Amino acid sequence: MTTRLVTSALPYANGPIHLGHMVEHVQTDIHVRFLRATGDEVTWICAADAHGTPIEVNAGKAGVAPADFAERYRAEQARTFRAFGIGHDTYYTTHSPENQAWAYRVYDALKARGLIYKRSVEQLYCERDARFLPDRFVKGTCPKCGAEGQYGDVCEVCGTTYDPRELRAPACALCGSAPVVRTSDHAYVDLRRPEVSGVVRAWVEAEGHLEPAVRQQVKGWLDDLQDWCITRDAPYFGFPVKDPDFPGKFLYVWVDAPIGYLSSGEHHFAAEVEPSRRLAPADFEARYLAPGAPTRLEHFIGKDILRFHAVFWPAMLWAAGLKLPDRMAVHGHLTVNGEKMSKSRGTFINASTYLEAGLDPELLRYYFAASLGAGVSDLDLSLEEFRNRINADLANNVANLASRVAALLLRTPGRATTAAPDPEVAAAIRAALPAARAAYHELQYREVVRLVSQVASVCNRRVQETRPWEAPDGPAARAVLVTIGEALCGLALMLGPIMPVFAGKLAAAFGQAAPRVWTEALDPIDGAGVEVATKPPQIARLEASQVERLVGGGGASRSAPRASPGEGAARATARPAAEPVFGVIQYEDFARVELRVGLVRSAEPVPKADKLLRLSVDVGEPEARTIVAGIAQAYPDPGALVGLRIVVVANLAPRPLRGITSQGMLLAAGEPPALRVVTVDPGVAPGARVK
RNA sequence: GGUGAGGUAGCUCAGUCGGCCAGAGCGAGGGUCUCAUAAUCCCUAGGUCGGGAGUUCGAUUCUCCCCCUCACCA
Repeated sequence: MTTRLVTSALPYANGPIHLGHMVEHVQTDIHVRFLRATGDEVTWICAADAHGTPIEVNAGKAGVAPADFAERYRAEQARTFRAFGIGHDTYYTTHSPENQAWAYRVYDALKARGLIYKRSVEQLYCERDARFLPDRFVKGTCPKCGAEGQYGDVCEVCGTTYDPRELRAPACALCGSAPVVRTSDHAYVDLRRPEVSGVVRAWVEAEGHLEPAVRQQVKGWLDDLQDWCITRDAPYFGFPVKDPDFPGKFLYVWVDAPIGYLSSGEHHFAAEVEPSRRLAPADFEARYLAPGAPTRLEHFIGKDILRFHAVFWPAMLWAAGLKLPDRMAVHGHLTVNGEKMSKSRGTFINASTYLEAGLDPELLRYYFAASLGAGVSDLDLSLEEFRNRINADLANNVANLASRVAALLLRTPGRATTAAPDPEVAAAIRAALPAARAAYHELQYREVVRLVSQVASVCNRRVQETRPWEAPDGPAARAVLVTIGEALCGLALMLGPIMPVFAGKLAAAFGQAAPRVWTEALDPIDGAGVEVATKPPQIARLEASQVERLVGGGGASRSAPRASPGEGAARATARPAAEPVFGVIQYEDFARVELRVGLVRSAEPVPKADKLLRLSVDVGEPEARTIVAGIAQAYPDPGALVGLRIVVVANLAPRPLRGITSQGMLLAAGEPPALRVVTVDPGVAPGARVK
């Protein structure tokens, strides 16, 4: 049993969670769930990154205090994560008294070691806004190619990077006035001092901390270390520097953001866990953070913030007298259909959009897992690939296997056992479990998913070869079915970290109610047999139209290009989203939906579908429309619907359901079975437009 | 421009410390069973392993040069 403190990068409290964030948190969540399944004691720390210029500026625009602005997004982010089954143990904030104390402690430690020095810096300053302008708050003409409207750090047209002072015709992005150059004294950390660089280099080069490819990258940086500026000028949302050498300065957000890992952990153990497990800050530090503490510290981050975590962070920890991380897992970025997520292309997908599309979060978790290896390569969400994987791997292979085996086992009720397990199935699952364990430890989720498919394929093949449906009660059939049932419980164990809900139901369906501890010695074919307790969980095949709802939205996505500039290199721990107000649509978006009153002429169940009703609805057209709706459970007597005036989405693309083409959709409220269709007053004629 | 990582079947990837016919899954084409969500199972597709040169008996795997992609940096 190993005790671990695991972290994910802190999302910037400047916008909602998008699918890019989700990759990292799914990756971490799987890691944590797997380790817990094997018996480890894991605490997963996360928080919202609340400081920095963008939040300060955007809060000002919104007319609220920065802390309130950040808190609003923090709460929303936490809700979103929960909806995806992301189980952080805490989702605190960097704008906390604990974090302030920790930040000062780290600053003081750096100071005490003589690592902080003063340097005068020239920067652009806006006299109207009375502030220094971070790179992303300056716009001007690229000095190289002449492109206009470029930010102060990089030209997006020709790719040149430069100093904001080189920009031609610079203008403040906030007020448009021309900035001036001013100097200001800032605190720098001397990273080139051998005692610091030596510690960092040793940490980087040690085995196990970084992937080899990542290590190479970081070693390149170490050969040319730049000192690090850790202060910012007012106005700023952050912790004021107490050092009299730097009056009026604030700590740069990137100083206190990773420190948020420590302070959020401290807060968690001091205030959030059950009383018997509470730890005073000193005990938390001794148990988890002190050098030699019997705990592993593991960070999950995106490759964009590697420098902060692999160079600056170890230096900070070392200076503060704390242990250095035991592992830094670095993942790539998410692309959508092969391209960077882009708002203008409609491929920027917020997590809430995924939920609103009616897609099961576990499907996305599975897809991410199927795409994730240990390396930093980018991960593409191809909508077609997503649909293929779900349909082929989950619906057709695994879920259908469970379904067919359960159906055959149910021919004879009660617990089924066999004295002669099918050797091929037994060998497959017995080999797969330890291989999956190893793959999980190496963060090779791709491999885990591959192993699951492989075992399920062997099972399906054995069913095909042994034809148990011909004599389902015979010993030969039982042997195959029972072995596969046990193998499915093993697969549930393998899939558990990735799809906890599905896996739980799968194991339960075959009679394994309590989750097993995934020990090395665990034998899935242990002769305990299986008992089909419930119908195995189903995975509905995805239609193209369902996944396409993720992108493009309802067209008209030509909103203002950017509501708020980011802070250049000051970007927060995880890439900030900077979505203005999600979920708000324009009138044109609404107007695209044609709602009409429909009179229900007839209603009848759809054969072999326990959720569907087939309605014939008069919407004022020459012929009544056929509409298939998933409301059967709410209306056991379909006849009750006849004569009702309901609301129909009249311009929805027709879609086949169970072989019947549904020519529209009806509106209903609530969740089945307490669901009711939306009706209107009998005084309104069929076909009337609902506006 | 510098540094780092990559470029293997339509797609996503595995692999070779140099050597029997370079693999898997998905997709595609053909066939099949009927227990199961028109799911399963079987067969097939043949990719100059980015381009060129070199080392070698032999390179996709080693060396050099070039091209392209991505990231970070100046």
